[in-house]
Amino acid sequence: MTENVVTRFAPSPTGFLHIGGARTALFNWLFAKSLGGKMLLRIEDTDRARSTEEAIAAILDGLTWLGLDWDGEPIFQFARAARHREAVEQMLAAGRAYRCYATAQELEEMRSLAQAEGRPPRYDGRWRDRPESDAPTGRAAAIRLKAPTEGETVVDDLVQGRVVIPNKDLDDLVLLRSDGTPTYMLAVVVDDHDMGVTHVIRGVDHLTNAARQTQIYEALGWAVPKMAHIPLIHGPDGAKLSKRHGALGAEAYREMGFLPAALRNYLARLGWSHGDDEIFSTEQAIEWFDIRDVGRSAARFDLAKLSNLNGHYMRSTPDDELLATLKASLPYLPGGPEAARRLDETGRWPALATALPGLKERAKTLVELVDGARFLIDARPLALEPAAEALLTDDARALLAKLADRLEGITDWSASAAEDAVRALAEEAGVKLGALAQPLRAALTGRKTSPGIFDVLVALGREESLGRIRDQARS
RNA sequence: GCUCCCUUCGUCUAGCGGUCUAGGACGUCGCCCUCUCACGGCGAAAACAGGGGUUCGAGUCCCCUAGGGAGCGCCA
Repeated sequence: MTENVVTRFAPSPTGFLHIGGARTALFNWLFAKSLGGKMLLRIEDTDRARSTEEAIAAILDGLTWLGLDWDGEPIFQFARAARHREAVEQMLAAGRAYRCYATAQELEEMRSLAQAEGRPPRYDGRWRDRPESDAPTGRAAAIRLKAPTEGETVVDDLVQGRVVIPNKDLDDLVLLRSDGTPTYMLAVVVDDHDMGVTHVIRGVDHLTNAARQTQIYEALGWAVPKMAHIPLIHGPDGAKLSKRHGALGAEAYREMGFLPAALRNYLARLGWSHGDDEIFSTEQAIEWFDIRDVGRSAARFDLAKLSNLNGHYMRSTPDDELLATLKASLPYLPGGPEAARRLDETGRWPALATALPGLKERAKTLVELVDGARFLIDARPLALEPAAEALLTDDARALLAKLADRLEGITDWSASAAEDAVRALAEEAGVKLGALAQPLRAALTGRKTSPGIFDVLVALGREESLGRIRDQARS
């Protein structure tokens, strides 16, 4: 296709893989796949205080669950500190960086002064041209980039277009802290370069960083990779996504019973489009994906649409496959482990398989699927929901008694045989089918709603069905 | 405050100067199907932020205003 495309997803392991990060990863992944390239993974763990092993595990787990794989082993940024320092030496030698001895207090004063004068807070370059002989003894220096003070820095962005930032608004950023550790800004540039990254795809919150990093690339004499800054995801209220909305980790979506394929589809469609196509496979997304079709405005996260999409994916998943997915997901779903245990005990897994077609049509998530299967999981005597209780009037219970007798006589326990029996009884009793079907549903499932009642009869089986009906019948 | 970005139905979006009396999807409402709930089918309400230009012609190009967002650390 083109040259060897290399993208990277570079999360900092200070928390879970949130939904915005997941989408960034997805776009990097789709972009790389669509061009036959690679997506690398880099863990930006230079913030030693906030980086944790758990976060690293959560991110890898989240990506894996979402079905987003990366090429090669993850690269840990902190481990490359020596190489980062090496790059700084190069800039120092070339006169593109300098030692700065300003204290934290001085910096603070600079900021407040700038603020008071209505200027953007930034470093004033006081050590930029001072001779090394002025260096105070016994104080370690930070190394700053000698950034251009005039002109402008241009970021030719694949999504944002040509973004021009006046250099006077960009100050001499710190490359190496006074304790000798590299800053994020430096590390990103060196790592992307060394990793052979050709396309940097990340959130727009990094747009200004792109300009700063461009200056570092130039100071190092390296080619700047192509950039694509994608818009952020907002909450339903248009504000920054918070935990209240959906800024949750990928694992939270797993716990809510969403399918990875559905989430991928939803996330891809958020900010990117291929005409009017709404539902498409990952293969299609790879085929269609073009970074130029990514919009520039932030999109709001809509759980209702995700749910709808997930429902679609559940319905179109073959039963055996969905059952396997459900089984594998049960440990993560609320009440899932308990449900699995009960199904094991009662041996009703086959019953669940039988009921699945009717169940999946009524569920938007795996959680709802489990809830719908409640009647298969619960044991006799069934607890009745109030609405179900209300359906079981004296007349209804009397009818159920007769029905039990009729059903007893059925030799081949099938949906059609059961339907014949129920319809015949309703007709003889002079009531509408619903007048009999609804009490039957209440007796069989303890609820007012369920899959088709004849299917329920079949899933439950003859013995259990008759037992449940007799439990509620009265003559 | 300064810099940059954004603005089509409630939401995600199509639209790349005329084919737009603005299309699709989710959501909402109604009808049909029907043993319930769903699914499915049919239908309805619903948007070019405002104002100036450019042009024979603007949702599409330019400017201004308003609103929203992001960034301005020896955090990442």
